[in-house]
Amino acid sequence: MKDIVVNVLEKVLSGKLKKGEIEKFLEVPPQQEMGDFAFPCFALAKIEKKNPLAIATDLSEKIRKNLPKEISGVEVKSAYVNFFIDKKFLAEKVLKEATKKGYGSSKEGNGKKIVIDLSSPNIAKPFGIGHLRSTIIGGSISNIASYLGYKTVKINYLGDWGTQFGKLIVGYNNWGDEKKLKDNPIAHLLELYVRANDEQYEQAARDEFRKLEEGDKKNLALWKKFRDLSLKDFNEIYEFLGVKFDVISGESLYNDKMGPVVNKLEKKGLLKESEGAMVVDLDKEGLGVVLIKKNDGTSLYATRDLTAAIDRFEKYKFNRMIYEVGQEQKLHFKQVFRVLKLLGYDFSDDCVHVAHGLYLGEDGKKFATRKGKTVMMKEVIKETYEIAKKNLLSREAKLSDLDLDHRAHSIALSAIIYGDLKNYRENDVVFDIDKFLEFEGNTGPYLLYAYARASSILRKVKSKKQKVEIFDLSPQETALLTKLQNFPNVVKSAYDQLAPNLIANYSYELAQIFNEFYHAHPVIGSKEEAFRLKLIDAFRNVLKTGLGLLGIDVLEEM
RNA sequence: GCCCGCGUAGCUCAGCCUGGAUAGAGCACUAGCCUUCUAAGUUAGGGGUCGCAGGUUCAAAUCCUGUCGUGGGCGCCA
Repeated sequence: MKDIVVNVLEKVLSGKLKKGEIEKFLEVPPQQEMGDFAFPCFALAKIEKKNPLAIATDLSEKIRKNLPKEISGVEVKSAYVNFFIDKKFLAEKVLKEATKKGYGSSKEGNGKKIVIDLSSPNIAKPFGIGHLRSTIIGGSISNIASYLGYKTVKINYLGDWGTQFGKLIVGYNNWGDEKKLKDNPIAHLLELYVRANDEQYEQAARDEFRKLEEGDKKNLALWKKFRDLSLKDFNEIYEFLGVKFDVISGESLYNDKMGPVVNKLEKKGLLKESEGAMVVDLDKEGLGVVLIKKNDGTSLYATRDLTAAIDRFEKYKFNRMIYEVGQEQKLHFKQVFRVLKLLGYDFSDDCVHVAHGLYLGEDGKKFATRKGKTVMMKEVIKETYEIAKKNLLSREAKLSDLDLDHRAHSIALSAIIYGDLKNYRENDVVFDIDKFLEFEGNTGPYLLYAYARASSILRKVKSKKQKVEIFDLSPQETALLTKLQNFPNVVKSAYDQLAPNLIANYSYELAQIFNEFYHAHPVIGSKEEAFRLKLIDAFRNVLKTGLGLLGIDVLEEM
């Protein structure tokens, strides 16, 4: 579509601008009345030292003489040449392409592998809102990459090692309660952690962690117990979200594999002693100091991440590795990537930290688990599900329990996933539970509803085989076609920018346009029935695909 | 103190990468639309000096500099 316009312009400009430049300048006008494409003449005016309006007028006249059949007209408006694509041509093209399965997919990633580190909650702590973001965003990025042909490996890298386990063990040894642990493991573990997270237990905690790292049987058994209980709890959330991982790993995996890495750092002369600890000094590069070993010899976060990165590269030979982790860890990843590079691992150039912003409390500040201040994701999910169920029942639908559960689940899921993904991932968001419970307006359920209504029309059609005839298009029909046409570009941008919100925003706009169409035109029984049915079919296909890339399942009825 | 974000309508956010035509949504508020394909919908309306000040440009919410406000990070947490 765009190339038709570019070609005409290239011909008419006779070498004044290169093809790539023309393509770069060409834009989509803000209003439908301004056509489908617009070429601004300011840049050309500068080169030619002429009045831009005169250039636009001159250009448009030349174009009219060379008008291809796919373009129905050109107009000049304030130094822009506006192109109008022939509506019939547009309709035929879009209906043909957008109804296909796999519309917008590509082969650009064929033969390439991407490792994605996502979710990665900490054991013995509640699954927080931050991990939810990582799970949702990482999952969506993985979907998008797969759609473009990349092979993806999703790794859930659990925070299952570190000094916090020393604290937990101290807490358990002092105040552990088996009954509480059985009834509500996460809550009790959190309680123990918060209680032991006090200066007076600092040394005891570090001792217990050192024992754990040295392989103390009793501590190891406790650690395993905490890990199993937590994982069981997390799995309920993953099941609800419909997220599956290719690998469930964790920092503990590298407990006995860090030696070689530390040795290599030493051999390269990167390691130095500082205040009793071993560090890599990146201060000169403005990246501060990376702690490799504490003064008691135990490992740290960075040590384990370095080891894990090397291990993953050897195992997967990835073309790219994405860490979907909160933005507060920006410095940490910069440090890790830099140290890898210094060690001679060039794959560090293919590692990227896809940061997400923080969810802030009502006070505008970060939630801190350390102070026991957190949002329990499980509760939020549960509540959203219950509200969805209540709403369904109030609409006097006679549903079987199975159907009710299925619909409530999809609706709640869409509210939660879309509620997160509609925001640009790197910006902070104020957490408000009501946002997830809101089903009207710019929300997931709005999208599902538009889809369900479209499906409903198709379901009610009796005779389906009519020849598609295209009459004059209404503004709503044109808008829908134009929007559908743009889907492949959106998918591509979403991947290039690793920004699923582009697909979320697009889906919302698409649903809005559909709703306008729905209200403006009767479908069944109209003389345009065949065309409109096909248009609805295309809409359903695109919306379903887009939502699928976000991780949302559609409902045929709701 | 140093480093990195953010500041757009009463509230919550898009738009900024890649500068262009009257700055968009949702919520809330006001007034309409269900004897026709699902009203979780739709139509219309009020509401903005895009934090502030400079700069670059034919053109700045968008790029650059400064400044104020705010959040995050900065050696023995992850």
